[in-house]
Amino acid sequence: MVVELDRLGNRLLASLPAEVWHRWQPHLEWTDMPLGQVVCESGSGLSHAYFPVTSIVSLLGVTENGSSAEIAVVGCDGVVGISLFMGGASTPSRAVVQSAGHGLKLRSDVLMAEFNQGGPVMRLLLRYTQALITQMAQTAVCNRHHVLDAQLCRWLLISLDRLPGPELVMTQELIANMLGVRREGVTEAALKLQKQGLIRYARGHITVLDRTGLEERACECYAVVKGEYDRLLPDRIAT
Amino acid sequence: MVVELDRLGNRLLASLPAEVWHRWQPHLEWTDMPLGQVVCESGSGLSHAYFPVTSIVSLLGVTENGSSAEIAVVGCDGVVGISLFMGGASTPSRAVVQSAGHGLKLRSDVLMAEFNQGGPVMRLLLRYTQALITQMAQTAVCNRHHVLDAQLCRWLLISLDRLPGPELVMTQELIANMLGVRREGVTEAALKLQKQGLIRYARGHITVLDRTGLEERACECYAVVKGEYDRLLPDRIAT
DNA sequence: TGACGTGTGTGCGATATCGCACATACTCCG
DNA sequence: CGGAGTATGTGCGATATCGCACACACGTCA
Repeated sequence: MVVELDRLGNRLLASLPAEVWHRWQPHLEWTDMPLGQVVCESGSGLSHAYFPVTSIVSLLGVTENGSSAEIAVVGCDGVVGISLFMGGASTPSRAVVQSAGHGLKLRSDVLMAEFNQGGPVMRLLLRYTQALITQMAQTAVCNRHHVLDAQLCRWLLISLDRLPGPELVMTQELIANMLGVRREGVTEAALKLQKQGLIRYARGHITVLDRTGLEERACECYAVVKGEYDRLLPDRIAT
Repeated sequence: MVVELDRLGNRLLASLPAEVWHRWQPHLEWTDMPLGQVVCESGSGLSHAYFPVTSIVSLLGVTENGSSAEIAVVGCDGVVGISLFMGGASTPSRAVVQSAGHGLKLRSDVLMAEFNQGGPVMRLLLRYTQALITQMAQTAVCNRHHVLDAQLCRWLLISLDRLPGPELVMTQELIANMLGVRREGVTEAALKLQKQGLIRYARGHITVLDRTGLEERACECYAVVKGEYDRLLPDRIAT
């Protein structure tokens, strides 16, 4: 028996023409994505593309001395593995599951066959890639100019947009790794937000209480990136 | 009389199949690119793609309060205007001529017609785009983790690779804008390099005296990005 | 020659973040 | 209940960069 997968869990899959969806469905595999899983190691090739549904994947840049920094985030609005169709086969960044959940994976040859036909799927994937580029560019600017407090708000909002509810399962240590800062710095910034009643957290569980408040304190980068995603991938559910 | 343009001045053009080059040549226009020219404003569309030959263009992210930071650099190894074929038509970053010179511009419809055929030109442009993505990602990491001294060395090397000789026409003020730091910070870092005999400079003219020394002091980001460019665009002249 | 504009050098207090050490607090599990 | 492991809070000196003010130095042009 063939299970009927729900493609609405991922924005890109939801945007596929119906006949493409039917072609892909037998090849899509529902897959568990546990916290910390390395979906793709720096410099390695990929056998599958991953379409997160309930999980969130961070693309991390890693330095020689072991420190890291988030380059971009991929959730239910995107796909991990753009290097497959961009032609490079690998990238120097690492893809790590930042929030546990599930996703759909698709064999690279199936993806490539569709992409190479040059139709709407190619255009969709390229528009998505441009949105991802915007995210990376804005991250570079943000890392240069914005203070940790504002960056934390941005980061919480980005994660929130890709989760069903207001709760993030996420230690401050993990957040620090994503932002590329000290854990203590995240503690201080999170304390401020908690004292202002914007979030509540305890041992790895963060609940957002006041989304609007976070938006006010986040740097402009959040809105810039969100605007580009909405512009380039208009089918996206409003968040 | 039709002028025979030299396509070897730009790595991407040099990599084109001969018949494509013949199709494009009547549409390519030799164009002056003076210092400070805004090739493409943030959020605006493009009528042409620009292939720098002797000029260097910086892609800058700009913040609400007017400060800026370089996202990536495009020289004779690339093209300005990837948003044309990525499908977004515009990007939130600004393209500014960082080093005066010349380039070739191509009407967007000519570029698009070729890209949409899905052949080697499309693959070439997508590989180039992936190299550009690597540059952006590494910039984000670099802005987070590396000190100004190392970043300045990286920046000088990147510029040097895209110029014919060892001299950059470039004030410290300009470099500061690119790196997104204070001018005084660049002065201090440059002084150190001059005292070590690696560079010599005076009123907007910087001469690199010891390239190897710069490479030793540059952060890893330079080598990572250069490695990816060489991997993805193998026709590139060794620099 | 002299004045002006531009590019560079320097000093100083302020600030954000770091690196480290350690205290506390919660949770799981035997 | 008690201990181990993990998550968070706090303090403190070090460092990199900032923001500002101003001095100086060079080149151009009247």
